[in-house]
Order: sequence, then C-alpha cells, then structure tokens
Amino acid sequence: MNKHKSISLADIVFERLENDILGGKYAYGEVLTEARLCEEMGVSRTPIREAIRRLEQENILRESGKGMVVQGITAEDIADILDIRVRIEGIAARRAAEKMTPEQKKALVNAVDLQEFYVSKADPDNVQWQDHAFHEMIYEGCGSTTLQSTLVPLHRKAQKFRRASVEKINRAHESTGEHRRICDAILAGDGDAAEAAMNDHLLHARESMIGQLGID
Amino acid sequence: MNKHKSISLADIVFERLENDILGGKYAYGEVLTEARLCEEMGVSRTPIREAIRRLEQENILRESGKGMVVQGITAEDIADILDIRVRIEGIAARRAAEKMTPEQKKALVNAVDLQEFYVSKADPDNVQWQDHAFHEMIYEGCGSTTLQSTLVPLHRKAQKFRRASVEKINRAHESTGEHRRICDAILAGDGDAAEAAMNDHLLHARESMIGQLGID
DNA sequence: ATCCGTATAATTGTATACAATTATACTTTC
DNA sequence: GAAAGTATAATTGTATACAATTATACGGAT
Repeated sequence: MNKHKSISLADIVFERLENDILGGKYAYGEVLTEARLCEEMGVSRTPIREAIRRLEQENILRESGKGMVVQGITAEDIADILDIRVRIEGIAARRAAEKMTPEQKKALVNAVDLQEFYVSKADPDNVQWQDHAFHEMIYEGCGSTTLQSTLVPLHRKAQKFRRASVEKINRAHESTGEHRRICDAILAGDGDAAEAAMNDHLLHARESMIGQLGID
Repeated sequence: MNKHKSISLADIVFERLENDILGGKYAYGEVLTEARLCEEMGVSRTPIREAIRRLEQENILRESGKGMVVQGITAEDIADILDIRVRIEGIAARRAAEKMTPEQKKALVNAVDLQEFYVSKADPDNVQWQDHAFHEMIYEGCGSTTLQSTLVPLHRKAQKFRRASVEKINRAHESTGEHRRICDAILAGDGDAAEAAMNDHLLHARESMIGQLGID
C-alpha cells in the first residue's frame, strides 16, 4: 500500500545541495569535489553522485574535468525564467481550468485562502510557501507531464533565488489578489480567463523582479 | 588540456536507455528493474542508477515502489512539446542572432548547407541529423543556459519520437528552406527576423506533426 | 476453502573497495 | 635556472558487498 516513494538520502542531498547553491552557500564558479560533499553531508559517495547528476541535468552544476563547477543562478537567468514562464504558464492555467478535479480545485482555493491569511499576518515565509504551492498545484493539475516537467524546475529555481533576495512582503498583497483571480477562473472552468489572468500575474511578477534586480 | 568530459558508461546507458524507451523497445507502462537493465547492458548497477535518475528527472521514467515504470512519450506529449517550442524557441533564435560568434554562425551555415545536400540526395537520416544539429546550435548560441536546458530535452524527445514515426522526407524540403531563412536572419544579426522565421518554422512543424498524429 | 502470519526471495538504498585517469610536485638533466 | 619526465597523490568511474525494505509464496489455523 505504499503509494509514494520513500525519501532517500539521495533525495535529501539533492534538495539540500540545490538549496545551498541557490541560497548562496557555495560561490558561483566554486569547484565541489565528491569527497568534500561526502564529508559535509556525512553520507557516502553514492547518494552524492546521484544528486550531482540530477543537478547537472538542471544546469545548476557543470562538469569540468576536475570536480563539479557551481553554475548557480544569475539575475539574467531569473529574467529568462520569467520570460519563459510568461509565455507558457498561461497554457498550464488554461488546461488546469479544463481538467482539474474537484479535489484539486478545493486544494487550490485553500492555498489562496491561506496565502491571504498569511499576508494579513505579515508572515512572508508562509506567504511564499503558499505561493509556491499554488503554482505547483496548477502544474500538477494541468494534466500535462511535459508542461509540468518544464515548469517545475524553472519555478523552483526562481523560488529558491527569491528566498535569498530582498523581495518578501512587497508584492505579496497584489500577487495574492492575482492568484485569487486565476483561481476563480479555474473554479469556473473558464480556460480563456485563467490563461489571461496567469499571463497578467506573470507579467507583473516579471516587471517587479526586473525592477528589483535592475536589469534589462 | 582535456576540455570535454570523457564519455562514461553512465552517459552511454542514459543515451541508449532513452533511445530504447522513445524508440519503443520497452512498452509504456512496462516495469524495469535495475538487475534486468544491468544484464541487458552488461554493466553494474552504478551507471544504470545514474542514468535512471536522469531519465526520471526528464519524466521518461517514473518511480513506482517496485521498479521504474516506463513513461515514454505520447502523441499528446509531442503536441505539448511543439506548443511550448512555438512559444519560446523564437526567443532563442532572437538571442542567437544577437549573440552568436562568427565560428558558431559558420557552423550553422554549414549545417543548413549539409541539410540541403542530404535533401537533394534523399537521405532522410542525415537530413534529420542536420536538422537536429541546427536547432542544438541555436540553443547553444543563444547564450542562455536557461533557454538551453529548457529546450534541449524537449527537442530531444521530439526528435527521438520522430525517428520512430512515419515522417521522414515528407516535410524535409520545406523545413530546410525555413532553416535557411532563420539562418540568414541570424547571420544578418536581425533578431526580429530570426524570431519571426523560427516561429513560422515551428508553427509549420506543429501543423505537420498534428496532421500526422491525428490529434487536436 | 479462505485468511492471516511468517519466512523467503527479490529489489532498491547505501557504503566501500578497486581501477583508471589526471593533476601536481619533485627531481634530474641540460 | 628552466624544462621535462617521472612518481605520487587526488579525483572520478565502476563494481560489488551489505543492509533494509517490500513483495510473494507457502503453510497452518479457523
């Protein structure tokens, strides 16, 4: 009856290493050896290697003869990520409006409700967590593994990066309002409105992020 | 002076397993155990496992308690892939027009020249190979690791799938003409034209593919 | 006959041992 | 003193051994 994979050391290492890199613990360009990571994480090379391969696949680490080079994420990468999301996440919202199950819709509403609550409590960490959950639910609910596997890493990178950046509560209020509009459209099964609302949301997010990062 | 990573068994297994799955050797839904793959490929579990993790990251395999389930790619996935590419590959073409080095441009021209040559020789395998090289060069030349790491897996999946499908020489001629227009725009450094030509190309490819697959 | 429990087999997770490659440092020679 | 070559150390690639978990099959009890 075990439906979900049990959590392995490799998964933990992957998560932690990604966090450490995107969170700035390791400087970009720094070279990481397997032995060093083994020592720091207290596990053997096997899970370390599996985590490394996955991070390599996501372009967060880069192989370079001797050791792995930390690629990390730059402000330009964040701009690129939002450029891409602006163009395709609307499709996911449309599909979600057409395909989400009642249970998924209920969970989505709950995420927006909670986000509003945490905004009112001025709790930026939980606001961001609900923001994260909201988008992931749409990726999950759109019914396309292609859209999901494309959007999840992009969103995750942007998310982790934001945790280290200044933006916290600034745009939280309007962002939550935009989520509410997307959510309402999905609940109504209105694909056009959901896509439009998502595009609107991401354009604002992009503008805000670009303003903060001082690029483009 | 070894600039490129040496090719490992894990890389070979990854490539081969991806090919075998997308090529239809393993039925979708089939369960693969590590032991079986070890035997079939004649290597130990270590490289098998690393390849599995990477394929899992690309949603080609799915973990399911006992063994890995073959996800593979459906006609709907191909449609989704082209929907996404239509929306973002134009950006890559624009960037390539702005950023490609003379060497990269020269290689790009060469790929289109070769593709035209193979079309004239009615050699579909090499036509497809040059088609593949053309797009990869643009991903590489656009200067964005985000665009690259997003587009490469999508393109690779579509490419491998096509190898197993009927479409071979059908659209090769017009496709090559479209590549030529994209290439000319990139050579001229005209980002607008490159983006427009790429969008045009992908819309045609999408239409052709959808017609063949009989979907939407 | 069926259901439950235990034992056994199969499978994955993890660690470690071993091999091969590559970089670095030291020594020797010119 | 510089350069080249060799030896040693460091690092990754691969295989295997061991542990833990889970499924399956068999046997006994009701």
